[in-house]
Amino acid sequence: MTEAPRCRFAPSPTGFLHVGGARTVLFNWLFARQRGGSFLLRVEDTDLDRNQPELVDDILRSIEWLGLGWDGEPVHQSANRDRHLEVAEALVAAGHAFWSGWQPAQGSGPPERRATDRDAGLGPGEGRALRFRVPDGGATTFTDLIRGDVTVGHADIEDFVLVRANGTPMFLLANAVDDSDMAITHVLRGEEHVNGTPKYLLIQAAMGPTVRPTFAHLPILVDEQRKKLSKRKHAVAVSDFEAKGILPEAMVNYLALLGWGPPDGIEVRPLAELVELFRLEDVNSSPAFFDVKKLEAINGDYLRALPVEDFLGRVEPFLEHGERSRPVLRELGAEVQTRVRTLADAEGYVDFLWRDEPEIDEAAWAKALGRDERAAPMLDATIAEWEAAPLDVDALKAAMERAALAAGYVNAEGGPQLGKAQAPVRVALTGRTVGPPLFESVVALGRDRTLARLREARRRL
RNA sequence: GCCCCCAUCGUCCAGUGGCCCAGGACACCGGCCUUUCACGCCGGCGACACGGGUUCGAAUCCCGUUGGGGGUGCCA
Repeated sequence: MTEAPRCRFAPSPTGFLHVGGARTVLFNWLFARQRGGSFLLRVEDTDLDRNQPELVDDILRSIEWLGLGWDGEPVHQSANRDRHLEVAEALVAAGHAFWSGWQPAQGSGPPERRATDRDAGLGPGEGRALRFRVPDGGATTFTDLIRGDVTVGHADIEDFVLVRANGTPMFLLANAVDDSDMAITHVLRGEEHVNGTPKYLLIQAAMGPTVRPTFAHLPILVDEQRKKLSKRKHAVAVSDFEAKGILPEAMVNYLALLGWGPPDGIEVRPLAELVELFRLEDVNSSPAFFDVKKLEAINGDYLRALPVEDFLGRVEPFLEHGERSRPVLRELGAEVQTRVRTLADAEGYVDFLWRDEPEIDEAAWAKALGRDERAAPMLDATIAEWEAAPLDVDALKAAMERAALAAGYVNAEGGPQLGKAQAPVRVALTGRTVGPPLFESVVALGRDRTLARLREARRRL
């Protein structure tokens, strides 16, 4: 009896695709794919004044970037206007809707629900909107796959607007009509739509026999203040994460973990497995915090799982100085790969190799060179040793061990404290306290530049 | 105000009456490995909001309280 479901994502082109929307896309996509159904796109552009058509491209692009393809061509809701208005007229004819100049009173006190002119028999006209005649008694109940039964009393629903005074259909009308016409079987959308669902259902009921979809309202995504994520207040556009160097597969993987979790607890896994394991019924009903730290941790896992060549290929578009970073990255690629959390981080680990001067981090300088009286002798000894040492990792290391002993970096057993001794040299060469392994870096830097930087640091002391 | 929804570690998720004095992941803190950092490994900290029921037995069921969120637009 399980027919192939028909799902849809219905973005409105009033902003970029943000992570909340992306999560909604993902869950629709997972659900449709796993049951062999279809996933459709419908651009909800009923409000001409607010539309920004160019945003449609951004939204579609972001969905493609995530790798979540849709079926068929995206539908533009504005193209169905005549159909929406035709239904509206039928609703009037059947007594389910009426033209009205009424506007609910503002301010305190119990809100007005019923239009005072609902029985006035008005026709369309200046300042008149078409409103739905909400039944006085009774209630509408629907079953939400995630939340169970939700009931709203008709007395709590106002005579809501179907068609604006300017003649354009409202979202609720268009939504109910299009879903019906597109034979949508499952509406998976954000929790903010729960309250609108009874109205949607009231419209469909008044339309006569229609395909009544099953609903599932996904928990919203919130910020650290537990407020709904908004494009206004937060940098949460999917394209921002793309620009930061988050891999789409990591993004999708992380998104799947908000409101749901695989039964075996293995969180990082390929999309194909998520399709397999995903169960809409197991989706949580409480809001989820979008944790960038965890996203980046997962991104790091994906980055490290890549063959080095692939990793370098992915880093490529993020290089600001490709000409110079590229050869160096080719040499130190694997070292950089284990350290990086986003693709945009990569270049920062190697830029000291091609800059004329390392960019000295003052805090690092103070810590490794400023406060350590052994720093000066260490630099001197290192310069002396490295002037003569062969330029290979083992020889450089042995040479530095001798320098460390000479400079007083001696451990309890009388051996060299290589870790400690390395700090001033590292900062002198790279400007930082962290980075790829030192001797490998020296090989890449070359003898002349290495010595020059050590001497320069020594001068500064 | 009114309506709706929600409530397990700081965060995300597991747990659907006994396997739970609650498990995993991120974060954090230690340790190991080690040429720094990172990776990896080991360990630690850390939660069933509260109060009543139901039951031999409740994180799990019911009621209430409190707290949070969403909606309440001629936006979507």
